[in-house]
Amino acid sequence: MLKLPKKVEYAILALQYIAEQDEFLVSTKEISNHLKLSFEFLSKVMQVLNKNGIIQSQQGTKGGYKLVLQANELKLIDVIRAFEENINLVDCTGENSIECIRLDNCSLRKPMLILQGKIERIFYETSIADLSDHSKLLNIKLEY
Amino acid sequence: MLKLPKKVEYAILALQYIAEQDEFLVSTKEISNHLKLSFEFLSKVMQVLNKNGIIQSQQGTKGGYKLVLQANELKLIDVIRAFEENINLVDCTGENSIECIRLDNCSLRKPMLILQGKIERIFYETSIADLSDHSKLLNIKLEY
DNA sequence: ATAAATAAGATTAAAATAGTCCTATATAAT
DNA sequence: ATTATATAGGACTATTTTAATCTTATTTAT
Repeated sequence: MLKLPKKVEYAILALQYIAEQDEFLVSTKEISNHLKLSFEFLSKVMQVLNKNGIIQSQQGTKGGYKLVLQANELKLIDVIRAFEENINLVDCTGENSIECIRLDNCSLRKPMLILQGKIERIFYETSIADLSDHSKLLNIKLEY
Repeated sequence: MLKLPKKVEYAILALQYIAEQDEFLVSTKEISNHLKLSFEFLSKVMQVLNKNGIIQSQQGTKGGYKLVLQANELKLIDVIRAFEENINLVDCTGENSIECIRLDNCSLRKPMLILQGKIERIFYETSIADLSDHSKLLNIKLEY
């Protein structure tokens, strides 16, 4: 429940890895070898990240990926949004809300929008670099 | 992604409904009729809530369920925990973490534990009653 | 007894997630 | 030019989770 999909987990791990390297470009093969992730699956993940401006690709021999933003500017919410427009705790906050029978006098829609806004904020406040800095992570102040 | 399962959605709706009624006991049939939820599925949900001390059941004719705590004391985290021990953003924060290859030098485990703690806190700060009180919902201060 | 309610096990259906396979395209090095 | 190595992307399959249903048993007020 409320689990991040593997594709997001792989994305975060890969972005962390790229950030740690000195190389100009890091290949999918290198990442999958080091982190023991399926090359095929990770390839798909990298393509999504590339299409959504999180990383930039260079094709061909000696090709690979590099970060577009620095690790401390790259927020988890950006990574999540590369795969899905918004976090939707319940269906009636998303696009298929037309199907919701309760819509209009739905007692869930508004409060869930507020709660998911708070969750999104947590991911907005956290950068890829922060993940390696636990003290910083714990000190972030969230005020609503 | 990060969607609450339907069983939790049904649970919240049902608990809200029970809280609104004057009756001593509210039956699954009444709830499913009013909220247009599958009777069978909702029955299962009610059984889980009963087993986990969120509601109390009375069997037989005129039977039904009542809240154990008042709506303003019943927190969303309790409802979620009735269905699953903890929120686990990634596998390596849960019980099946033994399977995780990266464990021990996992760059995800600790930060994800912190993040899911923050998410749990949001659900801890929110009661069933709060869901109907948007101004209150928005004013909750979360400090870390 | 009967009717109306919860309890619970077993099964099935549907949807989302995860993973693979295959082919095309780009590019640096030889 | 050719080759080796990389990304790009479509199609497909497998697995897991979620959702729903079916059936039978038990409880209890009338």
